[in-house]
Parts: sequence; structure tokens; C-alpha cells
Amino acid sequence: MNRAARALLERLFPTGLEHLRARVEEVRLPAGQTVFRRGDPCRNYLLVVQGSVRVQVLAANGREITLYRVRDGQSCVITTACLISVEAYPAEGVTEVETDALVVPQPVFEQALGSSAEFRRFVFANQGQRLGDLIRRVEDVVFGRIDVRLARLLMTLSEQGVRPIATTHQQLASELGSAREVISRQLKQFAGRGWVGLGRGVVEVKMPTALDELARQSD
Amino acid sequence: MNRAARALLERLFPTGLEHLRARVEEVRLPAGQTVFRRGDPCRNYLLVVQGSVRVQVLAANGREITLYRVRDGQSCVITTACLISVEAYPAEGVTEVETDALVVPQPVFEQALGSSAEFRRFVFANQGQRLGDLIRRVEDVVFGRIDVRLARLLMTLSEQGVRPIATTHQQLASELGSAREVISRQLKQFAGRGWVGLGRGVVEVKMPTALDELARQSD
DNA sequence: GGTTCGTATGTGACATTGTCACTGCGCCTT
DNA sequence: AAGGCGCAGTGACAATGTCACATACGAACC
Repeated sequence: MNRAARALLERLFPTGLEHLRARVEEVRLPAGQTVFRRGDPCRNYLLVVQGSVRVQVLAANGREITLYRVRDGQSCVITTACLISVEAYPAEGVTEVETDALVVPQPVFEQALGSSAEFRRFVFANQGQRLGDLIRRVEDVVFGRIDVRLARLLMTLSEQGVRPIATTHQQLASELGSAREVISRQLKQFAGRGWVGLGRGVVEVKMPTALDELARQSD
Repeated sequence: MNRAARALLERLFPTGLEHLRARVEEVRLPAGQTVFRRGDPCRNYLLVVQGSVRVQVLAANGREITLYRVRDGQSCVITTACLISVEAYPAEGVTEVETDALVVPQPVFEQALGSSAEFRRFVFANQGQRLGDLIRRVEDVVFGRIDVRLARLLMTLSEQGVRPIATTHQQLASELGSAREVISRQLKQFAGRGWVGLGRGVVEVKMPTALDELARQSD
């Protein structure tokens, strides 16, 4: 078990709850692995130590939308909530990169909830954040313009990752819950204004200021 | 304090936690009262004893969408989550009818969480349900056709309420996150097929079978 | 160097939904 | 009876999504 995992364990199962630590398993998941499927029942509480799980909803016709991501040190709330309310997963989770996670069995989860204030705080903090994420996502999708949303996405990607951005139009569309053709056209428009450069599987942000200005139009 | 409120209190603060009950306040809110606003910080945990709180998001241009409702015996999850993760409310809540609620101060909430398994189960069950609701709402909004969504809404309203349904086109639009004109046209189409009858502030479902068939088209 | 194949992207025509700017109607108040 | 106000109807147009293709690129393999 690596250092990050140990640190997380020690934080969530502090002195007095050491005996629970032993019942937590560590797993290493390869990239692209489905962690849970829509309709599955939940049996374990999942904690991402290091990596990223994309939580998404798929439509029958192939369209999809990313709801949020679970990253280093976060827990997958869906799991949390379903564990107790006995609902099945309403979405699916897929690892985006190789991911280390802690698997907490349901009884251990319940016990920890009852005995560790720190654990409770952690679980709830995650819940709150997700709920906020989801509500913002609804807002965005219902009221937001696609050009603004795309600009925002490009800014986020270019800030946090390698430049130029390595992504296909389809991936951008899936992220936003839109269609590839729509994204292609928007990108072409951006490119026409010199805001981005386009290549096969690549988008390069050339004028971040312009994109950012568009991205800020939230009204 | 009425019977329903007492019963709820006794369930959530069982033997051993009687002392916490005294610190829970009961309030009666008139219909149309704003319970919390977007951006407000959360200070209390809110439990609806009897009534209904609509949780919604408003857009700058006047459009709005209902996220979910908190009804008898349910708690307002947003409150829950924000209480601990210290986020502000990402949406707003408005009573739809006169509503009795229990107000649990933050410290009492935390204490109860630590000491009552029943209370935890209640809180989490609510969380899970809401999260599921929200995810389904995203799915619906992103992938669903407006005629299907409207048909579904009409069926729900006609099943649970008085017939004919007393509502304006604007209210239906707000429920679905759409625009009044769109709803008006759809309703006219439904009326043209004899599925519904229209009046000022009134929609009457005439052929539930036909509507239901449309409503079932989830793809 | 070419060929081939899978994937990514481009494009036009059309359908659906949202926006805007009005009109007209019904009901209540004065 | 005359306004006034909220509700509903409508046409033109804009934005987004859908469908059916056409093309283009790059890797792998002769």
C-alpha cells in the first residue's frame, strides 16, 4: 500500500478505529475500466487515492454527458448515497487513467460513519460538492449556450493539461452532452477567428483571452 | 407541535437523544415563501413535516427549472450537504403550499449524526434519492424530447392531483426548464389529437392512454 | 513509395427547440 | 363600460441536434 493511500486511511480511520483499516482493500484499476454500471447495486464505498473516475450518463443513441469526475482523495458519492438508500447506480463510472482506489465494504462504512466525526465530515463534504456540481451542470445544460460552454471547457483543459490539447471533437461533445457536428462547427468558427488551431485529435488554444471572455458570459 | 412532527422527531432522535429534541424548532411557512436563496450560507437542517418545497434554479432571462421537491417526511439535502461542506446554496427553495417544517440547528445536526444510526440512515437515504433525481433530471433534459417530457409531466400531475389540472403553460415550462411558447405549441398539438382539452389556466387529460404511450418513449 | 483501413472531421439539408416581438383574449377591478 | 393584467396564440428567425453522406489523415503493412 502506497503512502498516499496510507495517509488517507489514517485520516479517515483515526486512532481508535485502526481495526477497520485492515478491512479496507486497495485496488489498482487500469485506464478505461468500468468501475460501476448503471443499474448495478452498490456494495462498497469507493475512495480514489490517485487517478480519476469519470461519471457519465449514456443515451440510447450514443450521445453521452459527463456529470463530474472523482479525483485524488475524493470519494464517489453515488456509491455513498446508494449504499444506504439502496438505490441502484443511476450512472456509470469509468477510469480515465490508471487509478488507485480504496474499497471500503458496506459494514465498515457504516461503522466508520457512526464512530468517526472525521469520516462523516469527509463523506458529507464530498456529497455537498457533488450536489453542487450536479446542480451547476443542470443549469449549464439547460440555460447555457454551446459556444460559451465549449469555450469554458477549452479553457479548463488548456489550463490543467498539456498544450496543445489532445482530444477529439467527439470527446468534447461527450463532455458537454452535445453532438460532434455541433462541436466541429463551433470549433471551426473559433478557428476562423484565430482563437484556436485545429489538427486531427488536437486543439490548440491560441487566443486564451478571447476564449476566456466568451467563457465568462454566464448570463 | 402536531402529531406528525412529534412522530418524526421521535424516530430521528430516539431514546437516549431526547435532550436534542428540545433544541429542534417547528415552523409553519405560508405558501410561496422562499426558504433559502441561491448563494445563502446554510445554518440549519430543514425537515419537511408536511407540505412541499420546490427546489429550482433560475436563469437570468427568466427561464427556470425545477430540480426536485421536498415533501412530507423528507429533508432538504442541499441543506444537509452544504451544512458540512460549507458551500453556499446552489439553488433556491420555495414552499408550494403551507408547509410545516422542523429546523435543526447545525450543532444538533452534527451531534445526532454521530449518535443516531437511524438519523444517519434517514439523512443518507434522502441524499441518495436526491442524487438519483438530479441525475435523472440531467439525463432527461439533455437527451429527452420535449413532447415526451411534457406528456410524462401531464400524466404525473393528473394522477396525483385534481382533474382537470390547474396550471398555466408557464408553470409547465418552468417545471421542465423549457419556454412557454414551446409548451403552448406542444399542448396545442396534443389538443389537436384530442389527447387533452385546454382552458385558461387549465389542462384536462382526455386520453391518458395515448399520453402514457408517448411518455414511455424513453429512447 | 504506395495501398489499405479505421478513425476523425467536414458539410448540407432538415427537424426540433428556444427567442423575440407582437396580438388578442378573458377576467377582475374600478 | 373601460382599463389593466395575466394568460395564451402566432410567425419569423436563431440555435442546436440529427442524418446521411463525403473527405481527409495517419498508422500499418506490403
